[in-house]
Amino acid sequence: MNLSQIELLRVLQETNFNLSKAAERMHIVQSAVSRQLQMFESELGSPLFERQGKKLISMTALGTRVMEEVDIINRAKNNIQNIAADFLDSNQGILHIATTHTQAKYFLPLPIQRFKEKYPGVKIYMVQASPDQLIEQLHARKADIAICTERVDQEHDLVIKNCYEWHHALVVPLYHPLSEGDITLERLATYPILTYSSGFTGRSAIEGAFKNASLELDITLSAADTDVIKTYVRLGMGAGLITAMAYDALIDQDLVVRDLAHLIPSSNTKIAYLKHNYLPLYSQHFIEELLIAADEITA
Amino acid sequence: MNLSQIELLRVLQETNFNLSKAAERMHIVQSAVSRQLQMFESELGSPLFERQGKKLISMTALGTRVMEEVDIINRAKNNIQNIAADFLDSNQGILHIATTHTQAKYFLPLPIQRFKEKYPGVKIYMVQASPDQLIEQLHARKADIAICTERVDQEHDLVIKNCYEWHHALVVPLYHPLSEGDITLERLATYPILTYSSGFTGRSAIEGAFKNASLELDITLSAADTDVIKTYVRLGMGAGLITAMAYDALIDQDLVVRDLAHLIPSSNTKIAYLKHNYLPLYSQHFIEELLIAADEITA
DNA sequence: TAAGGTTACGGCGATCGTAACGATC
DNA sequence: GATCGTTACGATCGCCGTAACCTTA
Repeated sequence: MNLSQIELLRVLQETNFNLSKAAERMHIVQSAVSRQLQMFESELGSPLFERQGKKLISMTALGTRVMEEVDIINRAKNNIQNIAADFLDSNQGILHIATTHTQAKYFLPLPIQRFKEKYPGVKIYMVQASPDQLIEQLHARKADIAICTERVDQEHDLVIKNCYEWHHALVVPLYHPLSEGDITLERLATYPILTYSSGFTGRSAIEGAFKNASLELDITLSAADTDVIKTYVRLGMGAGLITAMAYDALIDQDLVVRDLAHLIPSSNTKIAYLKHNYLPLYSQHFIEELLIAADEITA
Repeated sequence: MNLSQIELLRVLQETNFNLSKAAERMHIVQSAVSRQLQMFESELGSPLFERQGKKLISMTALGTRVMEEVDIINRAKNNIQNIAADFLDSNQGILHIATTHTQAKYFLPLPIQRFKEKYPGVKIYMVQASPDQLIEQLHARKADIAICTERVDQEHDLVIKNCYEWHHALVVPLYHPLSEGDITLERLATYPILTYSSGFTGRSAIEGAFKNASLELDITLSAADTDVIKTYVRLGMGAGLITAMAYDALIDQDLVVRDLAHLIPSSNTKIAYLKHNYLPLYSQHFIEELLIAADEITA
């Protein structure tokens, strides 16, 4: 048994048990991969994969059990490398952040700017994805840290930290009927609504509020992106429900913002990362930076 | 990085960072080991060991952190091998049991006999040790399962199962004054006592009982071994305090046994084994066998 | 016939062993 | 001088790549 065989199993898992593709990813020829797998299986004494003819179809019971340990080994191997690199120079490295558009545009700029000042040598890659993809990004090791609002509870092998609590706001053009008078759910329900796509940025809280009041929610447009929503609100397509912090007093002077904290339950934005996975010092500091910025928002 | 380097680090830990001894254990020459360590350190970019001249003295901060991951890898590697071997033939293998004399002689015979009938192909090695060594045996991987009474709480990375509860008994020769009348701690305290060595088989329960009653405990002889105690009791050296189950109605006809359940708090014998460590099926069944035998005792 | 996998064989490089040397107690 | 570690060098064995072959959609 050796580490490249362990690595091979990991890659095979990612390539649907395709030896040729695995070989390609590992930058060696296919025959080498084939042999390594044979040797490993014969060392263990039983096959790890079910075969149809020569083709690998799925994993055997042994294979799936072994794969659990393989994952542990690969994780530890990566950790060793990261720990050493960190020890060598904790101001050098790459930070992959997976998040949604709203966070990237309205929450992250400040903490990222501060972080960059402290760690100029660290490159930041921002991976934008939908909330349910964020977690996948972590598991696929394409992201180190995910910042997201929906769907991030109860995942084992994830560390989840509460970041900040926020609520929705209504935005309408100047002189829109909703720019004056008390706002109630009943009143809102009489207008076409523009808000986030299903699964995005607290959309579930909106749906929940209307459902609780037995009101029909007429969503005329939904987008992943606050700016898109604002654009169509400006065109008079309806009332926009967005994150309060996405309203910019300067840029959005042509829009009226109205608080909805009393109507729609607040949402929590969280920070998530993998358990058992070594985070470089700079990543740990980045998380601290996020929490500081979050405190400032809520204060 | 490769697995033999990982293995090397493990061995180095066990040999007080002695390269020569490590080489010996790994069945390769010392120069090879020296080189492997150099290569690994240069791959990581920083030394893992503090050196005094050329000699390895201790681990660096990096080294200790890396070693945590090394242990994880080694554990997972062993697990893979064990899982595969188990899959191949779960009736073949070695079961290392670490326990004390008392358990080995008075509790284990029945469950081991039954186990052997189901798994004739499994070899059983019994490692006798003092209670505080038992846990070490597990960590040193010289034992798979430990059965012990004292000192086995609160160890993280151990799985601990309650096995059975038992209490002490008094044994004295026929016609000894204590063979008649009510037994109290006060009465016991007026006789020289023979019992288990410190740290063994419920000795702490005895000490606790006397201390609670503010009585002096006059231990004239202590041994790790019930049979030794009985031998000296027969010689009239005093009153023996032993596990109730160590009294054999047939063999010990020349001794009088008297229950002490009302005087000395009961003790719990436990089964312990390492977390994150794959136990072959037969080991799992052995544990079941132990629990069954334990139930029969208490019933 | 293209795609996926196996087998045979030659060559190269990693790693081992031998051996000589350096340091430290 | 005994113990411990490093360095140099030749030998070997493992592993890769090339290439021919097999099997199935």
